[in-house]
Amino acid sequence: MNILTTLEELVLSGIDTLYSAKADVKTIQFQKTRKEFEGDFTLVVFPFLKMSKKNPEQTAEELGTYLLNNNKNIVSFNVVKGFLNIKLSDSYWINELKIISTDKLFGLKPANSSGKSIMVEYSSPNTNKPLHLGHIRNNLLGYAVSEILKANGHNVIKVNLVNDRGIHICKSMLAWQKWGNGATPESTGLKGDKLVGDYYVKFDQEYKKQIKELTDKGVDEKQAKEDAELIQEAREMLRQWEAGNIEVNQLWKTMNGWVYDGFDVTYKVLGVDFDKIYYESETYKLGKSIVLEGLEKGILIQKEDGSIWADLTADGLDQKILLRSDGTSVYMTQDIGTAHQRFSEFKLNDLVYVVGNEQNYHFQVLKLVLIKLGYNWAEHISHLSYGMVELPEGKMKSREGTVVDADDLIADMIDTARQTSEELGKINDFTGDEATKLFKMIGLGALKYFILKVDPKKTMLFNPQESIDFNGNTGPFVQYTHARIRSVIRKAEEAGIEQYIVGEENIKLSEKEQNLIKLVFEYPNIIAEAGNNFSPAIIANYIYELAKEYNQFYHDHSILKEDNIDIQKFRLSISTKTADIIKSGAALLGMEVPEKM
RNA sequence: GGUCGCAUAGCUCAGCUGAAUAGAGCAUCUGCCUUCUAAGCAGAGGGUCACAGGUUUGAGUCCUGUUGCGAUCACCA
Repeated sequence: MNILTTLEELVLSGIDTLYSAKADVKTIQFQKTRKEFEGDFTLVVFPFLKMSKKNPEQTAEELGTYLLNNNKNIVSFNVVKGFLNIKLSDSYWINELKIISTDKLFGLKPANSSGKSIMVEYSSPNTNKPLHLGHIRNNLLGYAVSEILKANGHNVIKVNLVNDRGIHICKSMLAWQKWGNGATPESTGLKGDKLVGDYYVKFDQEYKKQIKELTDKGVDEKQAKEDAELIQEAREMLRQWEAGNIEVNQLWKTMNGWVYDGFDVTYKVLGVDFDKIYYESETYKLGKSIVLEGLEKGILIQKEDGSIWADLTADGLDQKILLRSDGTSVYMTQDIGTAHQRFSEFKLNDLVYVVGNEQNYHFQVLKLVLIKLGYNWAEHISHLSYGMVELPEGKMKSREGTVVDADDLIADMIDTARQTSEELGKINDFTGDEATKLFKMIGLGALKYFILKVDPKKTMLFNPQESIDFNGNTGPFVQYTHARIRSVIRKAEEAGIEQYIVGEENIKLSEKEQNLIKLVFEYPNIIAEAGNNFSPAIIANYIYELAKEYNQFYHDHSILKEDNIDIQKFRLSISTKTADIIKSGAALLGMEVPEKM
């Protein structure tokens, strides 16, 4: 049984014995003992004063004595004001370490052990332009959250809903037709998504010119935006697409194909993947029948022009259109349909949408409408709403050319990793392939950690001028610590030193050793907490703390040169475990860690 | 205007269900490589936790209000 559970039960029985009172488990608060005091766990005794009818110190003293007498793992306690600090024996911790020492999956729940299936939708790009830094945050979050949910024993289905249809892609298509001269990724050497994105920009430039021509003639701006020939043509193209025009469809397929080839490259470098890819062109008509059914049941309302709405004013929201007067769908309609389809097709317990916080309202409405329509599963929809990535001058604007391109950023990171590694002379004995692999690992590690260490829901700032750090609270720091440990372990193996185990229960642990071993045992809780909160940041901050703690231990103690063989084996063992956890935690963030760096 | 979110060191960020003197990193300054990887370790300075009330034995954390910033409220997605 978990030591904290044991202690909790002991506190309950202690209160019963000492004060003839029944305490609620929820009032028992064990927390980590602060560094400045001696102890492993601290019980806050204030909640029990009413039962003991004594002052905090006395109550803590009595409870401490009770605990000490009733659990052999407790070696001592001390009382500071209303805080009871409890210290467990070194041998307890060492024994615990032994138990997990050969368990490579320590902290992770067995695959599918929870019996729950959770679908995570993420990425969901538009196909008219390349991915940028904002998409990177989405992709890294979606992937990491999926991995964390798996580590919590859930069956996870990662899906991507590609927005492959609509006016935006028609703009690129039209511009390509007009000004492309048959350009292809092959003929230009451009990545497919970049090529298509260039024509999207071209469209916007030409469109603006037309608007200006009109406004110069005295047309007001709003009207000019409507009247401009290009936008008319783009809309006509969308109509033809919907009508199934063969030529338009052919072009659409071709250009989307280029984009997918480009995306695949970016996804592969980022290391994200999907179990299923949905395309809006195949799902955009879903949901219509559900809406009509809702109308029949009187849950939804129809206006005079025939449009169908959900009236959410009673819930403090507005009215929301679900079917236009011409009977066509809006985005919300599709989401209603796809959610329904997914829950029935995959027997989902939960459905998580990784989508930016600009769509908070959308998901609030989606859930509410589904609940009103009577779907019980709607309660199990959640929106992992993440904050925007901003630049020092504010939001990224594609029109102002301030977007940070995903591929460029990744390439920069890898290049910085190369430069830094060369300067530090770290790769002198690496083969070319090994070095290339390492640069990629470090560059991406820096980027991923930088993004994921921030609480998802918060807006984060990225300053392109100050490239992402490689020192301090960073991915490379964590990677370095892993490499450092592995290096010691390799040397131990070469020297034929046994890692495990027997006999070292009686050694005395130093403060650094105690701190490290305690931190190691927090890993399972960290995974659970990260899963409950959909927060990779919790994992990131933990593995940083662990790496930092290890480096202190490493600095103060020698391992291979330690004379006492029991101490040496213990240190080797705790080192191995630390490396395992760093590797495991990093993997949950989609980060790889090197054996050498 | 309505709704929602955010505000912690010069900068970037931690701070889980309230609890001890609010923590890291970067930047600045100072030490530590003939010793298992110095992408490391140690130390110094740096805070009215936006502001004002309230609840509580106890508030950065909960409630109310104010200010500032952001998002959103389309027959857009």
